[in-house]
Parts: sequence; structure tokens; C-alpha cells
Amino acid sequence: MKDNNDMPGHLARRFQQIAVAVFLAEVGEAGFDLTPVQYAALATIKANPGLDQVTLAGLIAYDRTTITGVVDRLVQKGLTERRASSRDRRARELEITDEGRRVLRKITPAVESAQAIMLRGLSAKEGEDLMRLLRKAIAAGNELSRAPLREV
Amino acid sequence: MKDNNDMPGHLARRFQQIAVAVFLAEVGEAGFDLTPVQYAALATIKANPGLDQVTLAGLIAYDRTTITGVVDRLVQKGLTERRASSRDRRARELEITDEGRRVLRKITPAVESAQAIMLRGLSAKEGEDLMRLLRKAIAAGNELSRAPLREV
DNA sequence: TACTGATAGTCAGCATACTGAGCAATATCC
DNA sequence: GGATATTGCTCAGTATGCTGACTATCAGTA
Repeated sequence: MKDNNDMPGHLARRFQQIAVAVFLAEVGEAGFDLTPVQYAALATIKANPGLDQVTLAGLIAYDRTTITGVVDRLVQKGLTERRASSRDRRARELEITDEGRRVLRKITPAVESAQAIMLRGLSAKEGEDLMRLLRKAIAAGNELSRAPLREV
Repeated sequence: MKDNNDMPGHLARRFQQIAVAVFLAEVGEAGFDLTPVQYAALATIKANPGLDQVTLAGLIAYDRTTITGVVDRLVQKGLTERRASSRDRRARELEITDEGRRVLRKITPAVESAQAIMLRGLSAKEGEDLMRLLRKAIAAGNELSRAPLREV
């Protein structure tokens, strides 16, 4: 029987589990209440003002049914505005608020610290290698999930 | 602004997302309805007959509140038996059923195929490297999640 | 222009994961 | 032996992620 430690799927789950825990701990200690998912969405909204939800989902590889709830929570926290698009009445245009910008700025050190802690068992070179290999595996498997990455 | 692709947390989430999708696709095509989480639990129950839920959770690094539902579903599918322990009346002893054993045996090719597909963008050596680096990062971060791995 | 197909978003339902609380039973310590 | 702490499990609540279905709208075409 294959050991769990020989299963990339198991390792993937475990690494992600630790990554989320570290993120929440660092961000929480800094006094903020934002999940990794919400952070990525907020940062992407800031970088792409006025984008719609499907585009946002594609940029961070979230399912379109997931993005609805994430944006709900960002709006509820006052970090994002959602308004109907004038060009396409099906679409919602997303915009970061001043408060969202402020939170994003203040939270950055905690986020970067979290990224470092996730890799604390690795040397700098090993960390680079790990990220490179993950990127490569992810690129090859992009179309295999329901929510592939879609560059604009 | 750091790119998502420079964030180990983002890469972790994405790789795990693909891993789950691949697992479900392969196992589904083989005619089975079992999640990665349920598979790991079932395999661990088979390898450790009579273990209790907390021990099971520790062996695969699941939260104890998560394991309750996972075992519920394994029992409901007839793959696992849960009975009160005679030595400790708080504990539940878990046992795989004959049907569970049968499913586990039949499902193995699909599971192994899934593990290969997750790494299909990488050479054999790169796949080994990725797993080694993940194991190392995970070992260093084991205590950082609420559900660390606990060897018996 | 009417029809057809595709697209944006939402919703219900299910399965992880987690926080925090609580119950029952066991272990430990005085 | 009895108070106290710990442990095994469960539950309620919240947040991803997904499947599948549905509405509203848009785009292309006959």
C-alpha cells in the first residue's frame, strides 16, 4: 500500500491546510479579519477596477458560484462595491472602496510574513524550486478543474 | 504588488483544487463515488483496524470535527462500521466492512492514475522533487494547523 | 426581426475545514 | 475518594468549493 506521503494529492491537501492556517493566524494577529480567498479577490479587484465577477473568478481560478459568496462578504465588510454594469445588464462591476484600499495596504506585511512562514522549513532555493514545480504542475492541470485560470 | 504566482499560499490552493478535481474525475470514471478525503480515511481504517476517531484524524491530519461527518458518510455507504469501544465508552471503534475492502481494492488503479495525472506536467524527477519539498515544508509546519499529523 | 445559443449571475444542495461550545467519560492529583 | 483536568465526540455556525439548475440578458443568425 502506498503511503500517504507518496500521494501528491494528500501532500497538496496538507500543504494547503497549513497555508490557510498560517495566513489566518498572521492576518488575525495583525488585527484583520480576512480569509486568503477574500484577500486574493480584493487584491485582484483593486488591480482591475470595474471588472465583472466572471473575470474576477477567472483571474484567481475560483468557481463562479463561489465568487458570489466571496464578493457578498467583501461588500458586507465595506471593502468592495458591487453595481450593475451599464454595458451589460447581466454583469456586476466590482470596485474597491477606500476602506478596502486601506485594509489591503495595512495587511500586506502580515500576508508576506505568512507566505514566508509557509516555507520556513525550506532554504531560499528550495522555496523557489517548490514554487516553480507547483507552477509547472498547475499550468499542466489548469483545464482539469471546473475553475481554470483565465488571463484577460 | 506581488503576483499570485509568487504566493505559495495561492499555489497551494490551486494545486489542491486540481488534485481534487482529478481524483474525482478518475474515481468517477471508474464507477465509484468516493472523495479523496473519504478514500484516505477508509484506507487508514483498513490499515488500523479498531482505531478510534481521534487517532484516525491524527493519522491523516483531519480536524476532529471534520472526521465525524466523513465517518458518517463512510458508514452510510456501508464501507465502515462504527461501534462503541468497550475499553473507553467515549470512543468509537472503526472497522472496514467487506464492501469497504472490495471498493478499496477496485478503486486503487483509479487513485494511482489520478496521482499520476496531477503530476503530468512534470518529469519523474521533478515529481519526486515536488513531493520531497512538499513533505519538508509540511513537516516544518505540522503544528501550525489545528489538525496536525499525529503518528501513533 | 424572431430564433437559437451562449453568457453573467444566483440558488439549492452536498462535502470539506475550521471556531467555539458542550456533554460524557476517563485520568490525575490532593 | 473526591475535586479537577483532560479527552473523545458531537453540534451549531461560518467559509470555501463543487454540481446542476435556473433566470435574465446578450449575441449571432436565418
